[in-house]
Amino acid sequence: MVGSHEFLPIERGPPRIGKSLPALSLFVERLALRGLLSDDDKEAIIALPVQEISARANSDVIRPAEPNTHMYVVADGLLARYGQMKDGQRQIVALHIVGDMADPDALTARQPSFGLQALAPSRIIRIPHEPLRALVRRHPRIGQSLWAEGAADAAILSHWLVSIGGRNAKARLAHLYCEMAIRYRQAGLGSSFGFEFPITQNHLGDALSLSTVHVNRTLKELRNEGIVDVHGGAVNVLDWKGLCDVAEFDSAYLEVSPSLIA
Amino acid sequence: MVGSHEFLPIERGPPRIGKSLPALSLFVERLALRGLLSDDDKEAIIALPVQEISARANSDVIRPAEPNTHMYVVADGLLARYGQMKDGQRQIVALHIVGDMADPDALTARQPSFGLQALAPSRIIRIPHEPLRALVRRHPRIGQSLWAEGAADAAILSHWLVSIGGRNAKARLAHLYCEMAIRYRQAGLGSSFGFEFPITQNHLGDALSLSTVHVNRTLKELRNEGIVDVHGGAVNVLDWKGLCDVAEFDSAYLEVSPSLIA
DNA sequence: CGCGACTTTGACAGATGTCAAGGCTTGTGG
DNA sequence: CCACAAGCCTTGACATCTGTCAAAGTCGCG
Repeated sequence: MVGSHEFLPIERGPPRIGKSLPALSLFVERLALRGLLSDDDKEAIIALPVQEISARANSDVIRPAEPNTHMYVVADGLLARYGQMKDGQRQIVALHIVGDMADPDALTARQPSFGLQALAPSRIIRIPHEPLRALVRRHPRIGQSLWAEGAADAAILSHWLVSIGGRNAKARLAHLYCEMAIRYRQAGLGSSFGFEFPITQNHLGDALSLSTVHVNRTLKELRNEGIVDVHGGAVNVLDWKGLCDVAEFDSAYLEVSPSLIA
Repeated sequence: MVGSHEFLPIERGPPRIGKSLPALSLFVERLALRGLLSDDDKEAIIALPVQEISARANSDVIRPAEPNTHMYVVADGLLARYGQMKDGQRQIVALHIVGDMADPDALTARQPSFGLQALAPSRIIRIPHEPLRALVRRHPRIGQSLWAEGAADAAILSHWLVSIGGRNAKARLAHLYCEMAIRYRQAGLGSSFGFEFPITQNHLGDALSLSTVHVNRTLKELRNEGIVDVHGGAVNVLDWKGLCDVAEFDSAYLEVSPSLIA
């Protein structure tokens, strides 16, 4: 399925230093979840040069195959990392919500990463790779937190692969809803009863490897069975256990483990 | 598709110290590829307590959902990391060849990882997590190498997701052959003309999310078109460019980048 | 109030799965 | 060295899930 797609200029605010950006504290909080950070570590992060940008729905923050020089942290909205075939077919490989780092692995790779697109109006902070790498050199614990963040991202990726490879349309959709419910809850937004999830059926198809039409049919099934009810960018979970059963969902892979290394 | 599956006891050699194991040098070499390691770093790795084990074809080294306490490095053979549904359907999420670390992310996660199965007779070295974590604490550069290794693994994972999500059977199979050709070449085994790849059509199906029958049909197509010729666990690439075209293959994601951090 | 984007539905098509059977290879034991 | 067994490969017929196409309905925003 070919998603609609624009290359919009990104609206960039003026560069600002870290202290002025409450959004940067999101980054600190996230890293602190993944490993022990000293006050010194945290201050060093806050001192990073960052920029906040806004992206409209359906605009690309990083185009596919474009070399990428920044790390992105979602301050608000919903972003997708995706690959694309020549015929325009896309596959979303990750969804990033508030607090997530988009493509944490990019720091260690020289190769262009995947495209990064805003699926809903979003605000993103942007940190150049170089100062971040320098920071890691001086503060190994920050590196370990970034490593753990990358590993958590990879765990989700593995489960997407299992889902797309092994589940039918209904179970796949259910599994994604289960995962996002937990992740939104962890981000302090929503619960197992419901959450805001501003994604179109078209983009859901790109994530689940289903056509838009089939997403719609499958959604209808889940609705008719009284399991979930979706409208206006919000997911209402009517039967959490039923949803988990359909999905064969086990949330263990999403649990944030306290640091094992530092 | 449900693969045949056994839970065989693993044949374990007596514990031996690092120095006696040439296989451990594989681990050092791999990490040195990913980041700068000092002699001191390298000696510390060599001093790790390790064990070498053998696994028969179709035997599990780690069972799915079993907590895992060791890191594995493939010394010889072919291993698969996989997830499994209740109905027995499995999805291989990674193939590991000589020199690969199976599940580099396990170090930072407390959750049980995926199952790990030998697809062909294999030898594997086994390093307990705890001493490895302690090593990382004292040698941050080793941690950075492990991080980079995990990121490389995740890059492959992302491309598998794109492949399974976005390509048809023929392109999927071709893409896997392209990837494995490069990876075997990097490991010093084989080339774009051919390589040993001891995997059954059944397991290929588990990796590509195709039925065994369809793998067979698709293989026949590639053979009839004079692109590849597979028998006896060896892949002969007759038309590398043709193979890459069918797969829309771009090897960039497999390139080993010299350390960006240290 | 009208346009564009998104959702919903039906009819039909195509890729891939399932089932079943037979042939081939390889390793092992007599 | 032969014969058997087990696993693996190959093929055909048929079933099913999901995709494609086309059109109408709905919603939100300028």
